[in-house]
Amino acid sequence: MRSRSERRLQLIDATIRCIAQHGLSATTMQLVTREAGLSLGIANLHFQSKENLLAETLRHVTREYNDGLLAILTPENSTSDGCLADTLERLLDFQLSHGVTQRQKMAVWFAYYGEASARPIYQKICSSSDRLSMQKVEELFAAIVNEGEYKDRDPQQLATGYLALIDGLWLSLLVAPRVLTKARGKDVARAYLQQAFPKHLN
Amino acid sequence: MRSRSERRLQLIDATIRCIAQHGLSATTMQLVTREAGLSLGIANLHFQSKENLLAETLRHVTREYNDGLLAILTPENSTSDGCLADTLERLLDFQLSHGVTQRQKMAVWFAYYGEASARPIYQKICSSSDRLSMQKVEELFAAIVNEGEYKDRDPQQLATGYLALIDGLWLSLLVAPRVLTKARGKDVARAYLQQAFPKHLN
DNA sequence: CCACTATGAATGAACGTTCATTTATAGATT
DNA sequence: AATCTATAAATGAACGTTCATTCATAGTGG
Repeated sequence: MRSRSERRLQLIDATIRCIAQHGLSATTMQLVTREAGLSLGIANLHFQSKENLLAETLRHVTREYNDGLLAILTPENSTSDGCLADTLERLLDFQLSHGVTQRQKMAVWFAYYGEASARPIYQKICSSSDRLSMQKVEELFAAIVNEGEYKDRDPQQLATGYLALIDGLWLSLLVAPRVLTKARGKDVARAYLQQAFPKHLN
Repeated sequence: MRSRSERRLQLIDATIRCIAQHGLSATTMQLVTREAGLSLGIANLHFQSKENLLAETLRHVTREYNDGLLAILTPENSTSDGCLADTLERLLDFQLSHGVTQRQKMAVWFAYYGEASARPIYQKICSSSDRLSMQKVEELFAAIVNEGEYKDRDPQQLATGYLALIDGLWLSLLVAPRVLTKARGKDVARAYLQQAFPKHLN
């Protein structure tokens, strides 16, 4: 017998693997609990319902990504041990890192996005995560525009474009991994940032 | 009594509305046939199975988009009645036009993308559509790079970035329409093209 | 001994599919 | 023109399956 939080994490991990392998619509309680090596009823004991398990799984993936992003983009970190150019570089590295761009995570991410327009609970989790990314990246870009004295550049517009570009690259990596490699995706994103902030990226 | 092709289109349209409103996983044969104002058994009569109906619906949406894209990007059109700059402008207008960016269409698009990594048939349809877009946009960009004598610009990389940006903007328009408007999305995409081809966009 | 965790057979609702039946259309026959 | 016949389209009740959820029972730690 394990603690409550251990079992919850075990089930969420199993749910992620199931969604990545079988898709959201084919993910059943049987599949998840078997993947976790547990009995059928256990998921309802810890999560009350399937709907709640799926929502908690989305929250888990979202939180994991946001934590990584905040570790880079919170002011105390980005101003203390490095210049803005370094922060930009670390942001790029993170968003196209192995941990973030592994098939399993991206498949889960887009599976929920696909259902988000019909399910308010998913919509809420996804959009609030997006809002946080947008806010933080916009702050960074504003600081860079200020520091580099870039004329006629709108930080908000650049941030919107950059985040959309990253989302689009993730989608390409997921759907057509043979056409677009991670390294090439990173080159594309880097080129965008170089055009925007030529003084801050070599 | 209607002809076979009329009924098929009627059912596909109903399927699109159901997916947009209820999501792919909650789209049942009951829902689709009721939405179409027909009886339950009719969908199996015309499409054999639900799986086939869903695949045909994806093909229909994909074909519609590709037709619009090809009308702009086939050589005979783009070279006869306009310069490359006009073609670029028309491409931008099309990809962020009302017809393409309406919620209904985008919701369907991303619903299938979300399941694509688990369903080979969706994967195939999506990726072959993506490949076509990529090829055509790359051809256009290569011609523009050549005409404008842009140095150190890789048409393939620019096309990858541009299409990823468009995908990302669509996703933002779908999930957070209040944060990003269509007009602003167009501005962002235009800014990308202006940076890439300053001589071809005012 | 009590409270908590875990099991998996049982349950009922919902689903895709089938098919006997009905309805509509077009061509042939009188 | 009117009637009959053949073919296809359309219906929806019924069927078998699958699913999430429940719960009686068993196991475990304090």
